[in-house]
Amino acid sequence: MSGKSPGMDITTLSALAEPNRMKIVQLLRDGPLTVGEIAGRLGLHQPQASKHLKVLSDSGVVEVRIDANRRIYKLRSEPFQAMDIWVQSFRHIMEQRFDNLDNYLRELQNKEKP
Amino acid sequence: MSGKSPGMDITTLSALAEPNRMKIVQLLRDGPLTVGEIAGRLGLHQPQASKHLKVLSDSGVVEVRIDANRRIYKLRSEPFQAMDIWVQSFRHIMEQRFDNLDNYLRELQNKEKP
DNA sequence: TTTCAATATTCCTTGACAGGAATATTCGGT
DNA sequence: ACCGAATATTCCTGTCAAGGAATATTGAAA
Repeated sequence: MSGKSPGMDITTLSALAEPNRMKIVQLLRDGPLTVGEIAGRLGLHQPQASKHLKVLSDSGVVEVRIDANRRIYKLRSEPFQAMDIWVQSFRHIMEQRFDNLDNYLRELQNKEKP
Repeated sequence: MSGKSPGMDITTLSALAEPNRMKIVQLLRDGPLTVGEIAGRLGLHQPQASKHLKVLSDSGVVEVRIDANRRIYKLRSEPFQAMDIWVQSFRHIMEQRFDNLDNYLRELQNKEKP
């Protein structure tokens, strides 16, 4: 077969589907940060920050660069590219107008039972 | 304040971060379906299908149209639009080239300690 | 080599959630 | 009014993940 319909990786989503990890990712959007910075800005205890970063790291959302004592975490591009592609496979869904008249007409269309 | 940096809704993501629900959503990408059809195509027992659809419905990923005995489920556009906007806020991350030479040069850049 | 700073890891407890099985609901047809 | 098809709901159970607290690791500097 040739045309694959994009299948989104579950682990990426579940990594993101947790409030603190989501916040971490949003923080890292503005650039790499150390564990301490992340914990500080989010009001997390350091161990929890490390644990969340491990989850993000294992799922490939984030990568780490070791600088002596510090670990500098930054976002990886692949998961976001993958999400982008996946979401784009729902173009036709997103393009739906929410103009009320349009919607009303569409409703009438659907009333005909095939 | 005026410019909000897109904050993705966690419930949407956790609804999607489950294998069977992800499969359901991929099915619905090709059009609305009844509970029975979904359960059938995915090899799920009907109650589990209903439960997953409830989660998807509560999170706003899906909406239902009642037709006598049947419930016809279809994707809603909003969550995907939201995801699209959110992912787009990571443009600069996604634009990273994975061309090796490029990457090598970028590495050298990063070696300078500010 | 002792000490301090930054980070990771372990253990424990608790709550959420998915699947299985059984049952309830709701509608159309007869 | 009853029956059967389609779907939802409830109860139960096991698993897994998150937070707290304590501890282990690593590296740099004195």
